[in-house]
Amino acid sequence: MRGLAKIFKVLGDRNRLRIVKMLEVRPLCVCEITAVLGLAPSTVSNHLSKLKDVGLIIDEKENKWVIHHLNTNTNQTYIKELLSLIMNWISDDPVIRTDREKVMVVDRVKICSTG
Amino acid sequence: MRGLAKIFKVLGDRNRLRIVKMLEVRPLCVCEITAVLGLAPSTVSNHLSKLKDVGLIIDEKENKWVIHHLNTNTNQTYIKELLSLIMNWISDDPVIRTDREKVMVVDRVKICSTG
DNA sequence: CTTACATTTCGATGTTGGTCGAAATGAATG
DNA sequence: CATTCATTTCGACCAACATCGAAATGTAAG
Repeated sequence: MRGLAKIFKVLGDRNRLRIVKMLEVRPLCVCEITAVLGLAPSTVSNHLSKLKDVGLIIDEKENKWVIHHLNTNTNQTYIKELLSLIMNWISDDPVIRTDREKVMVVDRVKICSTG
Repeated sequence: MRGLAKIFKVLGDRNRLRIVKMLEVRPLCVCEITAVLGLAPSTVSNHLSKLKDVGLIIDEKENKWVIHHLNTNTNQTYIKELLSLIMNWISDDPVIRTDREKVMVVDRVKICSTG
């Protein structure tokens, strides 16, 4: 599939939207996202690759971890607009809220290494 | 599913996006959409019910037909923003373009009855 | 009323997609 | 170099989905 439909399909998954809303708080590594969502690492990796594939997020290596950012500085018009639409979405969803609260206290040094 | 994810999922289907882009040209009945897309009437009806379910389109009875409109005058914030995002999407997709050209010449009186 | 017909519902089918666990990868560290 | 560990890939499984044809619905017109 091409274009907008593909981007919408990627955004049409609840857990991927949770990831996007978490990345609004700050950049995160895979194991931090895994800890908050309570999914298998391979599942999270799969979601992240789809978000990356359509240009919604970017990643960079930092020490042992792959850090994932929202791709807010892209020049892809629709990515930019969709990210800001999602960002302006003040969710009344309690799951999204608690995700974001967890992101604020989660620490990759403690979570990833020591399990 | 609730909220944005559900709306995105509905928009994450190529044929439903084609329908939305066709409805930008003018309101259409089911059989007109069926003729342009080349899908079964039941399939088109299914797509339309999903678009209607999330508030992207509305319909009204007119003579023998059910006419479907884009729900551009809604007060649902995200529907409005998404519809205008899609509307500003000048597609380089040849399928979308030819769909819209067909919409301009299709006539429900000729297509539906004698089809 | 009865017929015609646009639309919807239903049941079935094949495909896609999310998820997991295990194995593979690859880079940082000792 | 060998080891550790975060991440990715792979194979399998179940659920969700797009699609169709047939049957049901409901409404407009004869």
